Parts: sequence; structure tokens; C-alpha cells
Amino acid sequence: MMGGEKAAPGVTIREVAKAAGVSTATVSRVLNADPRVSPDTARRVRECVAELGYKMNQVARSLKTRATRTIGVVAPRLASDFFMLLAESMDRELSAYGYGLFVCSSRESVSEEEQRLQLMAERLVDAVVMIPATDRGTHYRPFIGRGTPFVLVDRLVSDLEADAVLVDNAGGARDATRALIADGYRRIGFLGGSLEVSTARERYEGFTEAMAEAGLAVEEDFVRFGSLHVESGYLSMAEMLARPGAPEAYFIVNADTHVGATNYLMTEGWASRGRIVFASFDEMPYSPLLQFCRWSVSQPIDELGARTARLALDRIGGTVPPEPEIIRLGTKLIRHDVRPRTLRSDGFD
Amino acid sequence: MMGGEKAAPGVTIREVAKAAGVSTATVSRVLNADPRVSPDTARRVRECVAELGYKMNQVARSLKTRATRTIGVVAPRLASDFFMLLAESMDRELSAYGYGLFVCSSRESVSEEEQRLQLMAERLVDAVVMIPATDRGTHYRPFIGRGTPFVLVDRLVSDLEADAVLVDNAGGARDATRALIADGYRRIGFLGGSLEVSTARERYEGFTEAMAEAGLAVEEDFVRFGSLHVESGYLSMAEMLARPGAPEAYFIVNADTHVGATNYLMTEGWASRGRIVFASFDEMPYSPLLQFCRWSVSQPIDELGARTARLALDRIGGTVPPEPEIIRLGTKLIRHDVRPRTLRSDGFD
DNA sequence: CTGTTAGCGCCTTCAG
DNA sequence: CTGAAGGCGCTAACAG
Repeated sequence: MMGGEKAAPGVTIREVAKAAGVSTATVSRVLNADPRVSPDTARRVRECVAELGYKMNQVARSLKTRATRTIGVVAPRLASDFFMLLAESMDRELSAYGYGLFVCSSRESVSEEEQRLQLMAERLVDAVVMIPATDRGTHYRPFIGRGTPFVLVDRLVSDLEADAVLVDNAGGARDATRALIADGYRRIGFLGGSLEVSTARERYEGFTEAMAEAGLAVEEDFVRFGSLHVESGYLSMAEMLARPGAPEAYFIVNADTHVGATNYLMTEGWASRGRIVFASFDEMPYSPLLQFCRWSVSQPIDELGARTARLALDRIGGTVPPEPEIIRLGTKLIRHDVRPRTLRSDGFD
Repeated sequence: MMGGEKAAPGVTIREVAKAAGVSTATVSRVLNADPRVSPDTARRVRECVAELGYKMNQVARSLKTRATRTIGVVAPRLASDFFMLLAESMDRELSAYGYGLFVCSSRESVSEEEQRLQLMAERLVDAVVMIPATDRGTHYRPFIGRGTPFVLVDRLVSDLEADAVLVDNAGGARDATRALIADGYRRIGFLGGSLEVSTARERYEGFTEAMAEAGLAVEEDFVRFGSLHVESGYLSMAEMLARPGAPEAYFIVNADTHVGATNYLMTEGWASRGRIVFASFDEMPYSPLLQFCRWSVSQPIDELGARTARLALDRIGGTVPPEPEIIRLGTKLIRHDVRPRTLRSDGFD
């Protein structure tokens, strides 16, 4: 069994040059749409390119130009609704410019983040898009020092200034909380993620602001911080409802937590026992199944991805002032009719 | 505003060589763990590498070796649970070997698939993992002809033989349908995807087999093919239930369709009006919210990704016979208790 | 408008 | 065990 042969060497620029009776420089110029080539030769070259089935070797090109037309993405998990939506929209935005995505997971670990950045550095990606795993980012410094554009998405880190594309988490949480208050609820619980994560922290702030401005107290017994995962939502909900005098209304920090909390209610038969009401961050395809949700905060993930991609491209092009740029996108508050529920907006209703 | 400066040129093998007082060849040998270097020099070289903060330029390396340690992935959509789970597991498997993932979306289009393959070819990826957008794959031929390993995942195409990693779709559907039959249902509807997609087709076959072996008729009026998306499930469910004499039990082809169908039931108040029961492919974090689901077929997506990655690596290494290899993984039938519902297995219960 | 000439950073025979 | 030298495929001055 013959081992490890590489892909067929392929046609090079030289063979095209020979076939077209020109120099490699000319072929290169045609390939790069350099205007100073006579239309005739250009045409002839293009014919040879087609006939020989020439495909440019981007690796060789990158070695020379120091540009790979590749953007690296590091996320705490690839298997998350947020990341996949983001990747899809970045891909759409970037593919038009011939850029591609090199993705990997940091597995929610700082040390893996470092390793991944090393990988990116060695591969000469043109820019890195990072969804931080934690609140700390000092270990990004060596990478950033290399001069490669670096943009944070979704979450901020507290010890580093860098480009960032985020949503208005505090505003979204405030809106949702206000809506519950306007609905007449005076006591509202909070189901949250760790305050170590900027999104969770900001959403908590928005929640407390809305409570304060309405003169309502935040009851410590009914504020729970956990992880941002399904299990945490389930547990937090269980704990709070186990306490006497639990509120009827809750603000929930994200979709996964929301799924967990909803599942607890369904498991334990609260659907019939009480009139629990949620306001929650995130709108997902399965959101119509979240029965206790009256208000949800929809993030413009598509735009988040597009803006991120754009900012990365601008940095690569050097067409933007060097000061770190922080982009905050607005959220949209959505009312879910109690009954009947409707399918998400791109469907019917 | 100074435009388009690249990342800082970085330390090269030459500078390391000079600092260590050896030749570049020796440094290269040390970097590649070539045994024929004296331990002393090796140590000295490694010190210099550390002190100078040398990072290998993989692009230059790739130009020479014709290997990029990168695997390209093309999927119809990046924003799908299936793709993301797959990517996560491939990443986990590959990162240990220094491989990375270059991903892009074909947007469910054959022509985009072609473009993406061109991109991959130019970038000299070591292998391509393809989730086909349609049932056709003749346009993969030119790429495969280059000699780059090519493995299909999840779906087969009807006009091309190639490596493939799949699940036993027919078997899973058969099991689920049998379970409904064993529960006493004699009339079972089918909510499906287009038969143009191999997964949907195979699942339909499994369904019909189970019905046939039980001597039950497949009623055409209660078989619906659509896309594999949420909206399609909603519509199909609506149509079927609008017909007089609709069955109580349904087999559903995948998670998205399942979400759509479930949502229809909730929207229209069927939750109270009837005892609709589902058996469905796919198990997801939000599955506990799918209230009508009694049986679900869990796909081993993690293993699918791991096996795919392994096969790709084996092909790259040339350590496996050249005949196309088709791997079929078994599915697991899961019973969902009607009440109370439980959180998915990695949670509690 | 076009060709010549150097490399980009690394690996890899081939000599020593 | 180690060094010298050539080249992977392409681009970018610099001449003409």
C-alpha cells in the first residue's frame, strides 16, 4: 500500500507562461487583474489557464504576500447556537472577498485559547475573531503584539482593550425587565450566568437598573448565577421554586438556561400549578416551544457576524484608525402571545 | 492612515540558526524531531527557539511539503445543529494531531459546492469532508481527480462512489416505527424530507419496511415530503391534521421538522384536543420540550465526527486500502416518558 | 506593455 | 552528526 502521496502537483504558472509564450510575470499579472497587460495577451493567457486547468497555489502566493485570505475563529464551543449563526453569517460576508474561515474550539479553557492562537499565528491567518472563554484576556497580548488584527465578539474581557462587536446586553435586559414590570409584576427573579462573563454581567446590570428605576427590590433569594448551560437553568429554577414565596416572574439570561428552566417546569408539572412567566434573552428556532416565555430579547446575530467580518476586513486593509473600535448593536424586544403561540418570524404567523 | 501592513515578519529559522551557531538545516531537523542531531545541539537550538520566540511559518513549510495540516469542510449550512456537533467532534479529534478545520457553507447549492471545492484546492487542504447539498455528486469528480482524500458525511450521493461515514438511517427509522406499532398504533403518518436526500430516503424506507412487516398499510394521504426545515414540519403537520381521519401517531424525519410539527400542535391547541404521538429522528438539548415525542432516534454525532476525522487522517497517511470505505454507525432508540419528562442524559435524572 | 531577477521561509538531498 | 545549496510557486521591483 503506497503511503502518503500528496495531491497531484498540479499545473504551475510557468507551464501556463510557456504555453502562452509569455513570462511568468505576465501570467501573474493577468491572474491578479493587473491592468497594464494588453487585452490580447491577457486573453491568450486566460485561454491557456482554462485549457491547462491551472489552479493557483495560494500557499505559494501567501508565502510571498504574507496574506492568506483566511480569518481564524476561536470559540469556547463550536456546538452552540450562537457560534453557528455567527459562523454562517461571517462566511456569507467573507466568501464574496475570497476569504475563508479557519475555526477551532477553545473548549472553554484559557490554555487551549493560547494553543489555538499559536496555531493561528503559525498559519499566518490575516485576522483572528475571538469569542472569549473567560473574563481574562491578558494571554491574548503576545498574539496581538504580532500585529495581526484581533476582534472580540459577543463578550468583552476586563483586562484588555481591543476591537469588539457586541450587543447592548444591559439595554436588552432592561427592556425585558421593564416589560415584565409593565405587565404588573412587582417581584421578579433572576436566572443568570456567571458574573465572570461580560454578557451575563451586563444583563444582570440591566435587570437591576430596571428594578431600581421602578423602585422595586432585587431579592437575593431569587437571584441565581450559574453557568450558561441547560443544566444550570434547570437547577437554578428548581432551587428557587423550592423556596417559599417564590415570584411568578423571572428574567432569564440566555437560551440554554431558558431551555433548562422550562424543562424543569414541565418535568415538575408547574405548567398547571402556577402562572410562571419568563422574559429571556435569545430567540431561537425552537423558541415557540418555550411555553412560559412572554418576552424575549432577540439578538441580531446575523448583523453581528457581518459587522465582525467587515471590521476584520477593514483592519486587514488598514482602512480604519488604529484606536480599538467597540461596536454595540441594539436588541429587539419580542412579545410572545400567551396563546396561541406563533412560529418564528421567518415562517408563518 | 497607513494602509494594509502585514503582521510583523517574525523570527525565521535563519536567525535561530545564527543565534545557535548552527546551520538552518540543523534547526529544521530539531524542529521536526529528526533523531540524527546530537542532544547537545538540539538543546541549544531549542533554547534559542524559546528565547527568540520563534514560531514556525507553516505556509512556507506547506509550500515545500505540499501538506497544510488542514482539513476542509463543506456543509449545506453552518447554522445547523448537526454540522456544529460534527465540527466540534472533528476539531477535538484533529487538534491532537496539529490539524485544523477550514470550513465553509455551500448554501445548499451545487454551484457553490463547486466554488468551495475550488477554494479548497487552491489552498491545498489535505482532505475534504463534504456534507452533500443534494443527491448529485458528479461535480465532485474533478476535485477528487486531483488525488486529495474526499469523504462524504451524513448523506450519500447517488452518482459517485467515495468514502462515506453515515448512520443506519433505515434501521433507526425501522426501530422507531416498530416501537409505535408495539405501542398499539395501527395507522402511522410520515412527516419527511425530500426523497432527493439520502437520509430522508433511507428513513422513509425504514418506515415502510416496519409497516410492511407488521402488515400495516402506508396511507398516502398521511405521508408528506418537504424540506428538512422547521417550516416544512409545521406545514406538513397542518395539512395532514386538516384531513378527516388523520392518524394519532407519526414518524418524523428529523429534529427541525419535529420542532415545526410540535409548534403547529401547540399553536392550534391540539395539545388538549387529541393524543397525538410522535417518533422522531434526532435528540437535541431542547428535545425535552418536544411534548408529543414518545420515541426518538439518537444519532452518534460525536462518533460520526471522530470516525470521519480518523478516516480522513488515514487517507492522508495512505495507511488504508484505496477502495472507498463506507462506514455505517448504529443509532439508539430512546423512550421519552410521557410524564414527567426528563432532561437529556448528560443532565440529571 | 513585458521580461528578468530575486527572494518569501522552509525542507532535503548530497557531501563532508 | 552537520553544512551547503537548490527549489517549492508565486510576486514585485526594476529594467527595457
